[in-house]
Amino acid sequence: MNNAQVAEVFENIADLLAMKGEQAFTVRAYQRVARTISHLPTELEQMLHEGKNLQDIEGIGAAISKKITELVQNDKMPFYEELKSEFPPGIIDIVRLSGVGPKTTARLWKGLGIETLDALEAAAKDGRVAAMPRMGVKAAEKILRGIEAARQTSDRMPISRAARAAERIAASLIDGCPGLRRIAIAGSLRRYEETIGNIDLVASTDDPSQLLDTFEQLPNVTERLERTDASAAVLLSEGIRADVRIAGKKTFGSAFQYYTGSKAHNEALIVWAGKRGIAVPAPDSTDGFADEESLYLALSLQFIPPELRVGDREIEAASKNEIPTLVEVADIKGDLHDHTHWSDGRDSMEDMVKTAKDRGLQYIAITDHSVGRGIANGLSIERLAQHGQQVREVEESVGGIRVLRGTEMDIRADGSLDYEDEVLEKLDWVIGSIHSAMDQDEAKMTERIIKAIHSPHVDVIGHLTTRLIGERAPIRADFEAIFRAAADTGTALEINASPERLDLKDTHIARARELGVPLVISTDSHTTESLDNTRFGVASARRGWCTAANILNTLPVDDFLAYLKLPKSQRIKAFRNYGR
DNA sequence: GCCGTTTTCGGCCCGACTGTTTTCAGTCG
Repeated sequence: MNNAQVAEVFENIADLLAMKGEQAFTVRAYQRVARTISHLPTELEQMLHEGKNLQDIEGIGAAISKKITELVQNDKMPFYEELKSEFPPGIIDIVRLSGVGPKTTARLWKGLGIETLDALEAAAKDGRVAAMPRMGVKAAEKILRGIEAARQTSDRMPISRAARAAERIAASLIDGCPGLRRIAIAGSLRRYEETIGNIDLVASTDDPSQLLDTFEQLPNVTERLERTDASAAVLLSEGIRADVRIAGKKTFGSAFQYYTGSKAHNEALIVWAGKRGIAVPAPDSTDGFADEESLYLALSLQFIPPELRVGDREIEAASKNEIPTLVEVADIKGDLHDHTHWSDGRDSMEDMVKTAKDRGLQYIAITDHSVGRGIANGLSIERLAQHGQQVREVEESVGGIRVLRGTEMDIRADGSLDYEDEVLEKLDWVIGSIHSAMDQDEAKMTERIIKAIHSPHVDVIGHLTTRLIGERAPIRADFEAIFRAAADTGTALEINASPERLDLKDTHIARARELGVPLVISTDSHTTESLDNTRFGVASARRGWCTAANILNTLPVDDFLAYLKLPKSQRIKAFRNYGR
């Protein structure tokens, strides 16, 4: 069992214990462990294999260490099985709804006998929920919105989890198959869709049966679904299907292109070719292409990057040579949203800065939470001053990278800011973010954000919609008005690269780009490893047809610092003038 | 349940916000 799965079990335990009315501190201990595990750099299975003592990990004591060991080694934990049996199986789906916690779930269950999402939906619609004490029409509406959001992604997996699973498979196959020549992740993962229906792999090998056997025997395979001479499909313990297809060495490109999709793109490609009397070779035919570039060239098309293959306007653009040179990971010169253990990050400021430097970045902004995030150990004004002092010291001691004094500051419910102007003007980089009252109505939320945008000190709005893919619905707001306000005031908008968020999303990015809003791709890292997430944000930007010129933090350090010296009112003009 | 003792109990980041109340419970991060 892998860390993500173990973490999920501990989250479930916390929720079930809370519903039982267990002490809040006990519940919190389990929640903390779940969070710690999901951020561990090493697999627990490996740690146990190497004889590491789990109690060395903060927050894990004798009891939880034993429970983890049972779970990882036997896939079962008696305590958890026992606890689960006290509740109806569907109850976890209810407690996970946004706006519904353990107390409400327990009341719904005991008061109305509600055990499933379907039953809850019915009760919310027929007024039974609203009639309960301390509930009302708004509470019922909120529950219905939560159910809708949960259903939208139920049969697909957030890209963050699917990407981890796919990369593990590819690594295991490379390790276990000496005959393997090439393996690549295709499908919706390669196109960086935000949710993934199944994992597609394309391989070229000297020994097909060895590859397919190894694939079917991977430790996280729970079921074998299909098998032919050139393909296999399995169900993974992560709850997602994985397909591997073997391509001919000389026709790898055709197979890679075909299995990358999207379906709509491939269909449009066939239509386009058909009109010109050309045929697109089938993925397994002997007249296929060795690489994708040749395939598109043969159709008189510019190469179409996978992120653009949605079956919309990309083929026509490629035929006119109008596919721009999209932004790449290597274009990103700085990360502008990073947490350290000063607030809720896991790692020290020094480790974060060193890692950023190792990744080749020229600058990084340390943006710990503001005072309003009490639970995230947000910085008081006094601590913020010390924080700024340490930024200077770390910049000096690490050397070779500029470190900006920053904050991720709460935009309060009324649009006011968590720090006063006198505090903000001393900082190099100010992110304004929504972390509370995410359920406001559209007008109120729009006004709130635009108010923050008009602050002379807010450089960028972080993760604008606050969504968590498959978990939390986005805020309701007039995004067109927000984008226009951002462009008018010279406020940047963040493309949060955390794969749980991808916020802004592709369509928002495209519209903000059209309006000339400066965009920033940042990882929102809470650990050193997540500094590698830049690629997810870059992919979102590519899906929004962005070039490096559309992204502010592609600026080299000197240009970027000069840009920050400008008052916000002059920034849009400067941004356009870079015209790279 | 964890942790750190001034070791075997007592403390453990908590404040904003909403919808429901008419003083606060529940949720969120």
